[in-house]
Amino acid sequence: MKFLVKENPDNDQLFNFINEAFSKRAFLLLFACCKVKYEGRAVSRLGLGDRTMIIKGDGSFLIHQDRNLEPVNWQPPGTKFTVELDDHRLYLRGSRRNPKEVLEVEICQAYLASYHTGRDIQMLELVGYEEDMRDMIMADPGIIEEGFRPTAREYSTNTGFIDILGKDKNDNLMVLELKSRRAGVNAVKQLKRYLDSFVDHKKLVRGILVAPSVTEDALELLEENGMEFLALEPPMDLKDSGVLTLEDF
Amino acid sequence: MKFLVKENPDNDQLFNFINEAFSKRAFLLLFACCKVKYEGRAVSRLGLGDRTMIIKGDGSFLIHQDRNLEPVNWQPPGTKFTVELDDHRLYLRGSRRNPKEVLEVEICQAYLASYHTGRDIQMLELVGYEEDMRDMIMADPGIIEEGFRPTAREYSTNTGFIDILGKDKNDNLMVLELKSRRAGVNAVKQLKRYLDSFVDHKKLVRGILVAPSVTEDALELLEENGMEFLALEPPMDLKDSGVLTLEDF
DNA sequence: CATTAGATTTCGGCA
DNA sequence: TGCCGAAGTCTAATG
Repeated sequence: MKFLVKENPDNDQLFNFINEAFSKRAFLLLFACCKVKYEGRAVSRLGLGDRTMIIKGDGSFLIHQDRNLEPVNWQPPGTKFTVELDDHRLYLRGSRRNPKEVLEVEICQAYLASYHTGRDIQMLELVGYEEDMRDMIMADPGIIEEGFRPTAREYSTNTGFIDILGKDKNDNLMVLELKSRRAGVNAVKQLKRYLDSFVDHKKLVRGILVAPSVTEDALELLEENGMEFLALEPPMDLKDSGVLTLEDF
Repeated sequence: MKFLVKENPDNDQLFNFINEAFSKRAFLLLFACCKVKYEGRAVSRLGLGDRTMIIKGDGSFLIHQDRNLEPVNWQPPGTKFTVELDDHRLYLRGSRRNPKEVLEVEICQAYLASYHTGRDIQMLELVGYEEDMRDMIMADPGIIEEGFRPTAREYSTNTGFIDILGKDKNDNLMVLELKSRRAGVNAVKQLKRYLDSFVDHKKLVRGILVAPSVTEDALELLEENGMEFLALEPPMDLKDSGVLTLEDF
């Protein structure tokens, strides 16, 4: 891995440094006083100030101010870059088509520039989604209730896909709406719409919202519509991938 | 603004450097070989690799790999940090309550550490949102059609808020659903649900989707339900804030 | 390439 | 503080 750092480069030096980084498809880090302009899906302007910028080898472009998790301006992967030196003013532009958008940074003074060419092949292992809940329920339907039998996963209706469709021990149809986080009224409305698509069904159709918790409003709406809530946490156990050992942490 | 850079610090030096940055609530930048562990809303593990980390003065914590716009791990503003040196292994932890979650980085070797204490007071000016469209329509209802009179903004129904409610020149109720970008079938379904809440209304109720463009599916669904589409671009003119001058760009 | 649904969504606004 | 809705959402999966 090549790794270079330059402190307080003038714009001529920075121009060369950035071009060097681009030619190597490196991970570029900049800290500089700059102005920012964006035009594309919206239009934005940001006046002069000190920002930290990241340009990744895949064309991701992030500009961070000193607060908030989210970048103040950005460009997704696939962005093409140009850098232009115009009478000691340095313009860094990232452009994309589809949608057509341009992010332009005018750098007045850079404090830090650095790039590195290493690749990071490690993949994040992550659990705790709705999908993990589905897997868990399909593998062990009894956690919903005794006698529950799933009949379909991702069952298609005219208003969308039902997470899990099944029957209870009395052969009543059960529509399960899963949420991996605290569920709100929208989840209940969604469940209601699924039930509506079974309106001409002969037997009872039960609607069950499955989530770790539910808002008070949502619970009221559930009860008003004769639907049920079942508290269930998404599974948080990482599958053994062989990459990590007990010693890792 | 204080600004410090340290290249290839050993973990003892890094420990002091990070503590210094924390005591100043500085913007901290790290590039290091590390392992990452997250437990909270979900659970994740990331094996050894080179990552760029940002810790902001407001408690935002970002860990970036060499690809993708989004950080591979993160913690929102308000995170509290601790740094621990244990037999030359350095642990950087960010903790939050509500929800309870911890992000831990084990740093093996740091390549770059830097912090700065400047504040960036510039605010982003952004236009092109739904809200700007609402403002534009409320200020000049004629752009919808001749004789249109808005009667309510954010009118509440049992399925949500109607963007703009009004009447046409023949006193028919008009329900406007605004989208600042290309509208899809979901926007049409939403509009349909709003219209359904006026089902027992005596006179004609018109449903109008207002957006710069619409998907073909959505247009079909609109026509099937006797609703209308109106092409309207969100305003892209920056409001005069006094912060920027003509010379800015 | 477009569409869709989920996200450790984040963020702002309002009660 | 909690909830709801929008976002230049992003991202992976799917047709």
